Amino acid sequence: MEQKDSKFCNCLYYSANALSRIMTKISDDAFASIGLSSSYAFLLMIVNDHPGVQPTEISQQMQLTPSTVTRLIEKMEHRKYLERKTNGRTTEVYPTVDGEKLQPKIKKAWANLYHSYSTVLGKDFSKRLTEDINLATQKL
Amino acid sequence: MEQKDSKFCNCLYYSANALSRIMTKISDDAFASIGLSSSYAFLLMIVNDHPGVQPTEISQQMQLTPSTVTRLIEKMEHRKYLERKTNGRTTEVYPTVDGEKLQPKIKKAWANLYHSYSTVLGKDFSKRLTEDINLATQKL
DNA sequence: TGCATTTATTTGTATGTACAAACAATTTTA
DNA sequence: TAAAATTGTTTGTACATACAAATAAATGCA
Repeated sequence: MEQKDSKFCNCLYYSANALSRIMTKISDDAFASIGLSSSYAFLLMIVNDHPGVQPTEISQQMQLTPSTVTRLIEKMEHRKYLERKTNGRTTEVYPTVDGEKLQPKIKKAWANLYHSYSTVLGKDFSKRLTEDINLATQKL
Repeated sequence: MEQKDSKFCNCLYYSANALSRIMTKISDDAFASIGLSSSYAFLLMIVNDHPGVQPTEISQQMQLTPSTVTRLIEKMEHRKYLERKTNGRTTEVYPTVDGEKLQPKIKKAWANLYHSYSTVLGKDFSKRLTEDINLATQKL
C-alpha cells in the first residue's frame, strides 16, 4: 500500500479516509466467514449483549445516525437475526435464536481481526494509534 | 462527540471509521462554499496541477479504485469542470476554464480545513496523528 | 504475423451511510 | 387540560465507494 507520494498525505481528512477504507476491508474479511459485514456483526454483538436495547442507544454505541441504524436493523430482521418490538414511540431490539447462536463466532472473528492488524502494526503502536484516533474524534 | 463509553473504542476498525466520518463532514463543510464535496475538490486540485493526468494516476493519488475515479470524473465533466480526451486505451483529464478558475478557492478552502482541525487538535498532535495514520495505512 | 496476455478504462450493480422530512408518542407549559 | 415542544423512529432520497465483468487497446511471444 504505497501512498507516500500523494500530495494529500499531510491532510487528515485524506489519511483518515484511506485508513478507514483499508480497515473496513480487513474487518469485512474477518467477518466474511460468518456472512456478515462489519457493521452488522457489531450490531449483532451489541444486541446480544443487551437484548432489548433501543435504536438510539445503538446509534450512540456505533457512532452512526439513527436512520443508518434503522437500516441495519431492518436487514438483520430480514435475515432473521434480529427482531423489533415496538412499544409506543420506542423500539426494542432482540436477537433471534439464530442471532444468539452467532455470538461466539463473531467474538472469535473480532479477536482475529484485532490480532491480524496488531501483529502487522505492532501491539503498542496499534493501541496508541487507536487511542489517538479516539481522542481526535472526541475533540472534533 | 462523546463515544468514550463504546465497547468498540479499542477497535481500530471502529475508531478509524468514526474519525473518517467526522473528518469527511468537516472537510465537506470546508468545501461547501465552492459547491463541491471533498473528493471532487481533491480531484480538481490534482487535475489542475497536472493537466492531462490519467485516471490510473489519479486513483493512486487519491487512494480510490479506478471505477470510483471514473465516476468522479464523469460528474465533474457533467458539471463542466473537467474534460476527458481519450486516446487509444488511455484517457487524459483536463480542467476546463471554469475548473481552472476554481483552483484558488479550493486551495484556500483546503488551507482553512487544515487550520480548523489543527487548531482544535493542536498542531503537533494533528501532525503526528496524520503521520501515524499514514504509517498504518502503508503497513496494512 | 497472429494469438495470448496484460493494461487502462468504463459499466452494471450493490453497499454503507447520511440528511431532511415525516410520523408518532411523550412531556412540558400556559 | 389543550396546545406546543421534544423525543424516538422510520422513510424517501442521495451520495461515495467498491467489486466484478466488459471492453478496448497495447504488448509480448511463438
